[in-house]
Amino acid sequence: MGRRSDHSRAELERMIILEGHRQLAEVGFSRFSAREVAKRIGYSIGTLYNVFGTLDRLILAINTRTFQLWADHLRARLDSADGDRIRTLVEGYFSFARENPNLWMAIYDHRLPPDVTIPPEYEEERAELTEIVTREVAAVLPAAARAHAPRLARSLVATVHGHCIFALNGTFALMGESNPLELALARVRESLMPSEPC
Amino acid sequence: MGRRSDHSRAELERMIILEGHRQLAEVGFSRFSAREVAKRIGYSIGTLYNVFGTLDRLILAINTRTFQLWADHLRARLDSADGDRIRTLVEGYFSFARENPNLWMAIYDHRLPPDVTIPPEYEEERAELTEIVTREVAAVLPAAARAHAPRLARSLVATVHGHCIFALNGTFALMGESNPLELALARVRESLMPSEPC
DNA sequence: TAAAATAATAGACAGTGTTCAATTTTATCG
DNA sequence: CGATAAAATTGAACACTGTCTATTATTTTA
Repeated sequence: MGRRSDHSRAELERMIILEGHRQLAEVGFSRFSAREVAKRIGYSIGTLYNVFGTLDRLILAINTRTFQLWADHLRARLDSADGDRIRTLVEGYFSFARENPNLWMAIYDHRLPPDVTIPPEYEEERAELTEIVTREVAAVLPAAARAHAPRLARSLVATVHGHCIFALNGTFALMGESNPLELALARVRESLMPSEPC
Repeated sequence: MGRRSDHSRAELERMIILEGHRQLAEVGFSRFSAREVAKRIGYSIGTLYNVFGTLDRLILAINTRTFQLWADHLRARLDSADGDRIRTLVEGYFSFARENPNLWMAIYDHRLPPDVTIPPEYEEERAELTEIVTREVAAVLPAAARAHAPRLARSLVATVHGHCIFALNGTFALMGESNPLELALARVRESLMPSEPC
């Protein structure tokens, strides 16, 4: 068979990513099946492999879309934020993860083999998220410390991430912790104003 | 066939866990195979399922062993520590993960289905790690704040964990961060002495 | 219209976790 | 010792998975 009259190649790629995204959100990373995705969009498994070459590259594409939605989520919340933009950021990190647990965890579940490299355009999409945080961190830092904003931002993302993971995977529940978000926010606040004025 | 003369049931269970641990360390979570474990110890796949019932419970047992080794790792380092026990703790967290990346990541790769519950004796083993941290945090905290040690310890574990994950999964490398350990330690220090004396 | 390029298929292969009836070994007891 | 009950072990069968590839169908181009 050849090209179907009603789908260009780019449209097909987009269909696969969207359906894959839907699947991943529904069943989670460990139960994700490329065959099932193919079936649901009415194509055969072979076509899927013709388009993406390998499962890793398909998941890479799907996860990059999750990053985009995540960045959108943060931007939307910042746009309608009251004064406390740092809290908004931390809450946005948590709420996206909580509202899309399977998609969010899949980002970190997917460990790609050493021979597979992530396409540069994907890397840029993913970097957006850190840049959003860096901007807000820089804005809240005293002018003298502003040069350290990028490094501090990276560290704060890691800090919030650690709290968010423990919240979602049950570690905090096991430890008896009931409010991971406030815990994360407290750590971020400490780092953003290291010495209280006396 | 019946009981083999040279292995009691408990010994067999231990054999499976040890060989599974070896396998997991070698090939990582995603390529782990119960069949391969059975083959390597000279038993059939059926026996493995008779002993552990399900793959989830086998991995639970293997990962619990990793927790034990991790706690041992931390205790050994603390026993031969110079004055800076907090640094020792953070370095111990990182070094275990770096020396056993597959085993360490498998702990967090394994998301058990909601119908499977973790055996209480496993939970206790895993709690050891947090208790070690809590003790050290309490020791370094001013007496007035000592009551908050457990909660702060949970939070600091999450903080270090976030940095450690980003170090191992390549996120920090992508961000251009070359020294995740010092970054984590800086965050921990800030939280342990929130207001510098003026 | 003929030839070349592209798109799509589905069967084959080697794996996986899981189940379970059949079989073999061990333990027990008269 | 020998028969029987209990326990342990097996491996084939099942329904999946990702991946590859020869074949077929459709479009595009010459």
